[in-house]
Amino acid sequence: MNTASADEPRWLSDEEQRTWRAFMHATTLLEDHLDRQLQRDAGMPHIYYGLLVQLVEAPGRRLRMTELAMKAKITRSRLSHAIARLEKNGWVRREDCPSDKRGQFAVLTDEGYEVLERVAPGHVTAVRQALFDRLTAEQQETLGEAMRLIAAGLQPEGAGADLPWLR
Amino acid sequence: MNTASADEPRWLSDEEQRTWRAFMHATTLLEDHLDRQLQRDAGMPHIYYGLLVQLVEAPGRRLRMTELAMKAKITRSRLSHAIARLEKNGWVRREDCPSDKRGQFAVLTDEGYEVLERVAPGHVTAVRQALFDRLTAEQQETLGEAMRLIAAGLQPEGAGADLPWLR
DNA sequence: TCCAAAAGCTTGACACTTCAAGTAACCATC
DNA sequence: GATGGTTACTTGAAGTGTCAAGCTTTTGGA
Repeated sequence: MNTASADEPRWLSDEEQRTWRAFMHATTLLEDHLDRQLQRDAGMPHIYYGLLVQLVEAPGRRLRMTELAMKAKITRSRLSHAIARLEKNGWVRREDCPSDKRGQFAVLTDEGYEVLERVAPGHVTAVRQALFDRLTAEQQETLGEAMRLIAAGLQPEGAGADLPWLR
Repeated sequence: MNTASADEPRWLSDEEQRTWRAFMHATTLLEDHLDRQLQRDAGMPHIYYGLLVQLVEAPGRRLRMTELAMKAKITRSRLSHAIARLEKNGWVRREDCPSDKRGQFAVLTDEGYEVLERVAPGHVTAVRQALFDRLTAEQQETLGEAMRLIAAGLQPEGAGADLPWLR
């Protein structure tokens, strides 16, 4: 680490300021935009949609709660509440894990699958219009790399390195 | 889940998928990280901190509600609730606008200024560690440009082009 | 075998956001 | 000098997120 945070922090340069503000603006505007789009078309926020996507891609369309929480980058607590809501909608159902009685699977229902099928095209379009259509291939490449670096730095140490039931 | 749907949308390529997921992961992890950091050190979420920053930079440390909402990229409603909370903390106070009786100013109090002074160093450090320290100058440059393009595309049409009381 | 510690998940209370609806003041026009 | 439309902001309820505490089951030794 550098000098100190309590002493004399390295403030952001003007250029860094501009970058940071653009980052904040773009991400909040985009998240808001996608939230509204999905709330309107699917009746759920963006993050809930992400949960369904994770499930549809998983073998058997099911995932252990902890694993789903990790893939979606949210806490277990938040996931519990979210799955409770999605269950109420009939889009996900819980199943007990036979090999570990503490464990729960979140399973995508047929109804949930249909919602996804119906809503996915509009969502991709929204993402394209907001992001990919506005950037060159090079910019996309660099953006992806930058985001991977940032995410890697924030990921809790050996996150997910060893889920016992994945061995 | 490929063919189906009304129009046959252009699905994301594998590379685009990777970029998009990295984007989502990085932004949610970062927002969570900063929220926790500020909640711990300042007792407020990141967005509230952003409001105080906007105020401290404004002439007279005050801003009309609508203008503040625009700068912070949030709805007026959200701002109303947020300012109510910050007012309860004694960090912001409301003032009537003399020239327009519907108008309200949000004003940063001395106490609010002190919070900012106390908390800013740690926040800059957090941003540096999470973002700037991990990217080359070129990556930062491209990231900033990309974010500016995305934000511009999502900005409501002539947003803020003409606030009467700014003329 | 037994038990303390950890893992997996849930719960409830409180904080924050959203949405729709509401109030009050301004303004342009007749 | 009314009046219809717009602007500025607030409110309340319902939805979602966070945090700390809880329960049950599993694990790793003693």
